[in-house]
Amino acid sequence: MLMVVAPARAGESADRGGPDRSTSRAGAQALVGEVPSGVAPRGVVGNEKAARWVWDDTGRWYPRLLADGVRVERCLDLRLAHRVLRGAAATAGSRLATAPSGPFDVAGVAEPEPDRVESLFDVAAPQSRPDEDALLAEIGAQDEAVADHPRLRLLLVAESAGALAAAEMRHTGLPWDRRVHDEVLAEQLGPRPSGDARPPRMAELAAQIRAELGAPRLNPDSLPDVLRELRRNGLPVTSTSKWELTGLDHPAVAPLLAYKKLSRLHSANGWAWLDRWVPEDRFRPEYVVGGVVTGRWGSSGGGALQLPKQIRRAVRADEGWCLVVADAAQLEPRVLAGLSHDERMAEAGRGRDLYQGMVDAGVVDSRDHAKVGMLGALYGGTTGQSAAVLPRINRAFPLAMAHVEAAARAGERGEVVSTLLGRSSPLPGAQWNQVQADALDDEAGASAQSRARAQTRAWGRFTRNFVVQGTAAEWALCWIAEVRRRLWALGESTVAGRAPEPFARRPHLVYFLHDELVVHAPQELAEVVATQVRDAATAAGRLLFGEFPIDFPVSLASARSYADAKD
DNA sequence: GATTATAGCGCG
DNA sequence: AAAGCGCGCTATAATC
Repeated sequence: MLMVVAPARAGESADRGGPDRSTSRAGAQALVGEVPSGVAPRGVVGNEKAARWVWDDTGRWYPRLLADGVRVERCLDLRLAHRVLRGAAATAGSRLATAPSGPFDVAGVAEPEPDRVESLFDVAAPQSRPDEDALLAEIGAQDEAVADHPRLRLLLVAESAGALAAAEMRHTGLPWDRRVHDEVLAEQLGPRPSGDARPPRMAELAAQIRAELGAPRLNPDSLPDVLRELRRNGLPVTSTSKWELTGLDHPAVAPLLAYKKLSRLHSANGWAWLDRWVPEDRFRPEYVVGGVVTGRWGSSGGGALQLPKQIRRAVRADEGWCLVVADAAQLEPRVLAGLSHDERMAEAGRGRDLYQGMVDAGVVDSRDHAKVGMLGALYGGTTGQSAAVLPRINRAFPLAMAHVEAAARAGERGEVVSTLLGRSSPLPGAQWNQVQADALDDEAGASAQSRARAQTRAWGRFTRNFVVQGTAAEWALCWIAEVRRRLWALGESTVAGRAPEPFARRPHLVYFLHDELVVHAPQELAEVVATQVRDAATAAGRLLFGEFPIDFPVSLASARSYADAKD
């Protein structure tokens, strides 16, 4: 059964109590109810197991339900689904994809606005808030579009499940110990300075840099000035980047590198960050589901997907609880093996580290070579060590290599490529076509032609990686959906943590990073949670690759702090 | 003075 | 040896 959640019709009272109507348009039995101020429609809560909630935007509705302690088991996020279907090659001819842009094509992320403002907002932007009829029409159009595409249907459901998980993670927040974070900062930077003064350790390094470069007034934060002074001191650098500086023989180099490291910590995750993003020992970033072209999640606010290892000590479970940290090992190569049905590659990863398996099979002579070579294959590397190893990988895993090569060539031709479940790559932009056209002109010089060639290859590297990264993102969506479902099924513990309802006594997801996830769980449940997370990975592999024998092993550890579980 | 662009570095 | 994919964020430079 579908529960369609729509705003009230004009003139209808918000507190009438729904659901009040059932309809059978769109081939589905649908109940249409209003969700006033976070209260679930009457009748829905008791029936939540069977229902799939359908709404325009999970981020719009679900936070209010969670605030009332209501968890939704399944949903369909029409806005996310719409975006996938509008871009998918498989549905390009559908009514949905060929229609002019409508209320589901809203760019950007809808703000979860306070209830009181909603009517004002609707007046200001009626287009961006589909009404009940628009919702039902959209359901019909989507149903029609995916009628012959079961894998796309799976993608829509997985994406929607991801949206639920994302909202729940924001609701509970990542447990964070401000005191530990401050300790880390003080260890590295010295005590917190007042105002916007440089922290003590950075100030010392700045003085050292100035002395070694003979530049008493140099601001080490100014890249052009630093570059100029380095060159004045005879160093053959063209930038101030870390890799160019590393290894240079000059007494200013070490303090400069140390300064840059500390400066990064201070500006990106220092005290200002802590005060802004971690009030009351919980970090609540916004996860942007499908925010990356490939289907990976993005994030907004606080740099949630770039938490430096330095500060992960501050991620700490509540008293009596632990963090179960899971990492999918060599996810992208395994996904490629599955995509291309390369059994030899799958065999290399069976029951062991895939890179080690390549060494064991005599493909390469060290794990490091295996890794750098495989990354070169996935990203389109053409130089250095990875290029040197590529021929061996090509010989060992011809099906896998042919798969990414085909994706690269399609991109070079300006064509669209698609993931396993059917998410398609964007077409290159107008500027790309312009550069290509310029190169074909009779008057075109060598530089225009080489520019076009470089651009062609760059797009090929993008599409090459798209199919693998995008399918890996689909695996990860299935994994997180499966974990979420299994965790809830474990039921309540006797040990309450500080997470808000409905998760106070239940293990719950708190962090997700492409191929890694973190569960906050009562200590007593650590083992059973780990088992569920591992089994969920296997289930995700089955869902995507059926009986093809590719493993998805997960490294698992539990500890009080994220850092301890990672190392 | 307010904006947009760039370099650099963090993560996978 | 650090280059091949995808991001977000910050401080500074460049531009209006």
